[in-house]
Amino acid sequence: MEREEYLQVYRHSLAHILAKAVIEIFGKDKVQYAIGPQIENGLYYDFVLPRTLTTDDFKMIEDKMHEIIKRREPWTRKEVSRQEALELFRGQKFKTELIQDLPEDETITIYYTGDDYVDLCRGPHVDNSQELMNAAFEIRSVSGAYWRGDEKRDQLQRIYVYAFPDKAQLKEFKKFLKEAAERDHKKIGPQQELFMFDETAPGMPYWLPRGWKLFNALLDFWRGIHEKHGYQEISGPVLSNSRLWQTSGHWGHYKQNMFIIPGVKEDESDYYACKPMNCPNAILVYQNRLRSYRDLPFRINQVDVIHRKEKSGELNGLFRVQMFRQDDAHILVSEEQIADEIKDIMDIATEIYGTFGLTYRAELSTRPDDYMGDINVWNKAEAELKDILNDVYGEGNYEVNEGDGAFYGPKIDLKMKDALGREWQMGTIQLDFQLPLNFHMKYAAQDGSVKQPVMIHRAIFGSMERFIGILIENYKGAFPFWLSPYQVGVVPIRTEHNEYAEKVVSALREAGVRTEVDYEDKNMNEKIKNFKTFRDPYIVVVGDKEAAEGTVSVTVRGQKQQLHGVPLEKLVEMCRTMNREHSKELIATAE
RNA sequence: GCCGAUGUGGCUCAAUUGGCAGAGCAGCUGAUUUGUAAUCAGCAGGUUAUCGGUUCGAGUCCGAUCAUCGGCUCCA
Repeated sequence: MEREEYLQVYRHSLAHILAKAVIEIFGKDKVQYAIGPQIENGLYYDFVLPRTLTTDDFKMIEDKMHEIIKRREPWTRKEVSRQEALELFRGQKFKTELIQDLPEDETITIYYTGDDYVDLCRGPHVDNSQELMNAAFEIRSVSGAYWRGDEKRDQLQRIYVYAFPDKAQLKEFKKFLKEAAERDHKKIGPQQELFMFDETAPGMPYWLPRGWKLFNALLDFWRGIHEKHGYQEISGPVLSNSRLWQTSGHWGHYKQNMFIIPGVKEDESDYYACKPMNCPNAILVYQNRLRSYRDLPFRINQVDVIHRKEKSGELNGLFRVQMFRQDDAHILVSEEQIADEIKDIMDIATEIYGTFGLTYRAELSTRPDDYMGDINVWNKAEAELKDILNDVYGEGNYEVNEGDGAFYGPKIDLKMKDALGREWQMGTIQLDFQLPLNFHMKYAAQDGSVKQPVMIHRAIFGSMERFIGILIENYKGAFPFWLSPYQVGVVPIRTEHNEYAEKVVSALREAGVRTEVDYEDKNMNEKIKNFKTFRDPYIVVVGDKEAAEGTVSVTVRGQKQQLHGVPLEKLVEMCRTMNREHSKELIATAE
């Protein structure tokens, strides 16, 4: 914690140095400076400048910052009245706005760095610039940002700076960045022929043969678990008439994110739209016949393609696409069943995330001001969600975002950490009191009355596409055996060994092992090289010796020493075991 | 949508101040018959993202469009 505080103080102090440097470079009356907080790995400061900064300016700004630090100027804190503050920052529109927005009784503090630079700030800061002498920093980038995050207000230039207490830590961090760049799924994906994009369908991935194998392996695993938990899978239309979206409320609230297809008639009643969500499908299936309390919980899962139109500039590889598949499920329950059902979903999440060795944590978002429905139902639901989270994680071990829930119900978000410690929003579990109302959903209760079910929306992966993107980066393209596009690559040394290789291939394929083989008349090294670039977990070499003995030689990915003389049946068994157990590690010995 | 950057064979990259678009890998053909990450030789592959402009001449300069990347906003 001490280190954290230290980081904050000097990063924040460096933000002042950055602003001072920029002002000295461009001139005091030419610069409007806004805010400069410390962030993870460094800091940023927002400005309006007389011209656009380029990467060529970075060095100059960095040099100026070093120069300012070397002046060893004292920092002085001062309390001022609102009037004094407004006077001091006259002409600075953003600072003026900040001051005006401060509560009446708030003590306004300012910090001087030297006697020519002053910033509105709560502090704390270093006492003298010389404390920053050892700080290692580097301008990372400059980008556009909106004043107060509002796209309707001024666009500012934001200067991002990486900053660490010393050179060693900055170096360490840059190593991390390099490592992350090497794992970039946008690079590895096309390299390993998993997916591609074409300009004619921005943000809509093409799954290539190898990628589709991985995709289906992941889906099979997911299906198996849901089958066990009593889910029934469906598939519904991608296109539906606007009437459906009117009822669901999407036409009113989500239209700008939907791909819409005009009908023959000009009239909107003849318009069709690609579904951005699956919920209405599940609802219509529920309503296909009369339901009773005996049908609940009614669990429907589906992985249909959905489309969401995004503003240009928001797309990002598989992480943010316009066409994707959620590992979606909708569950209709009675109010009494909510708790047990959520608990069951958490069990599914634990099982699934655990298989990948990924840790995750949960966040609860509670009732917003503009909630709909009965406050008692909300209170009960939130209390139950908290009980479950307390039970699973222990009290205080999950975050609560008060008022951050959807207007139709509270939600639990599941966030996951990858191999590099980066966190991703993955699964979500949302209670929904609204859609059942809109669609007039009902069930016959035990006492003969007609009641309205509660709907639970949930996804564990979030989206298949994004999740696979994360997996690629997490594993750096070297997937666990059960997920690998091809699990075994077979290399006959010469064409005369093709016959025996065929036997090996069919034995593996019969056991459900995804196997590829290179029968070409070429150098065996070349065949091995190909399979290695695709990161096949096992490369199996067969020649005279193996054919005579009925064995194989196995090269295990990531291991120098080969396994020689492995009986074919043994290889098949090893593969079967890893597939059955969804093993995290490769079996690296034939013992 | 906004700010900024980028776009040259399938991939990775070259191409002085505007002056004949080039290489390695991959591909194809032939030779080699190989025991664990690159055998040798030859051939083919381009309207330099698209459209327009300036110029005797544009990959290079200017404009527009599209796509991608880093951010902002939004989000699974």
